[in-house]
Amino acid sequence: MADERGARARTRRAILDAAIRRLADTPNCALSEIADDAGVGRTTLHRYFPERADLIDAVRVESVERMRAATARARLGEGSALEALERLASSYLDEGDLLTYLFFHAEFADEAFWEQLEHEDETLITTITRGQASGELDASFRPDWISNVLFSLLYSALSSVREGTLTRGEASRLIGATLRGGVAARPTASPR
Amino acid sequence: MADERGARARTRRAILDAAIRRLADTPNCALSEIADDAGVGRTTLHRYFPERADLIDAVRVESVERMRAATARARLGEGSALEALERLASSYLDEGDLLTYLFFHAEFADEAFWEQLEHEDETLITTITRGQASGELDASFRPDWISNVLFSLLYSALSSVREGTLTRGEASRLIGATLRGGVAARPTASPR
DNA sequence: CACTAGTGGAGCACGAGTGTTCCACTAAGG
DNA sequence: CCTTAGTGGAACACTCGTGCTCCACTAGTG
Repeated sequence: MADERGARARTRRAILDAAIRRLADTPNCALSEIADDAGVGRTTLHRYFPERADLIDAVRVESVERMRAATARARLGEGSALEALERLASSYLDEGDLLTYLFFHAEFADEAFWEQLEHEDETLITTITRGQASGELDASFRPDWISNVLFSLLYSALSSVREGTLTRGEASRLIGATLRGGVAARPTASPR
Repeated sequence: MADERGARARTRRAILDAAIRRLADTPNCALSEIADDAGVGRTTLHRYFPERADLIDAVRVESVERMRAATARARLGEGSALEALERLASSYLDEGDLLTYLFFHAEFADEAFWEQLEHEDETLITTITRGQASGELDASFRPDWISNVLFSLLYSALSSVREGTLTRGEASRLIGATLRGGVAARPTASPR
């Protein structure tokens, strides 16, 4: 959306936001539910997104953009690899409902979807291999496993934040600590 | 199912297995798809499970039983806590499609579902706290975070196994290694 | 052969959700 | 005031999946 001002822009925004929220919980919810959540009539929703697929596509486009922006915010090329991974996790956690939708619903975030984030994925893998080359990260793991661990910790943290058993800040710290040392006791002083 | 013999038992089994497989991929698939997969007519499916809810309930009952059995197989009380966690991960990975369904579809594995596995959950938490008390596991983490990490690594490994990028054995080893040391490089020799 | 058990397919009614059309309403601007 | 922009609700047709009924078929047994 080049120009975000005006009634139409606000309405479209409201629909998209409501869609992400509702779809994160209930991927096959009715369009009327999304319309209700957005505070618009179903007719209006259809005016902006004539078919369900149009709405889903728009959510996809927005998802790609937001994930790209979140990755950029993490500045993976700066500082140590572990720090970069932590910044990335923190950046992604900020995406909240959107990330929930991506993680919890493989039908939406299918292969074609993740292919659009190939550049971001490569940047992450580059960061990981940089960390392995520098001796910071365990070189016996394939980079994609490390990437998967990061995402799985994000998944875990996100679930707990959604349940209210972790705060956003705790989640961030726990991911970092777990990346650094797994769950085994440290040979040295506690990191927390 | 007290008696697993006979045509009816085999048909019921076929339907349940097909349901788990298909539902893992497509939780809102049509009953006719499950019937096709099972190699039975839809009428037959309805004879065994008159309504969709009946089939879902049966899958739930089976899930609980299988998760209980898998937990029991892991013998969490034996050996070191880390070894116990690894055995549990391995045991759960053996459940394949069922575990996929549980992890990927929160609508099915809801709170009520997990409550039925409360005893198993407690056993796991007991094992974790045992490991923390003995100095094996990091005592600065809450036990439920450690439990969540285990499940999220399982989730990640399961995805990779399903995609064919990891073998079942590799998945098991990677989970173990990651639990022990996260993704940071070891101060000592590589564990692999 | 007749009977029983188990099954499959066809067809129907129903409900929920989707896409579409139409009309009425409100607010803002000239 | 009139016009335009934006919107909501009602109603309808359609599709898909579900639950249900009925009938026919096959296989096995006595």
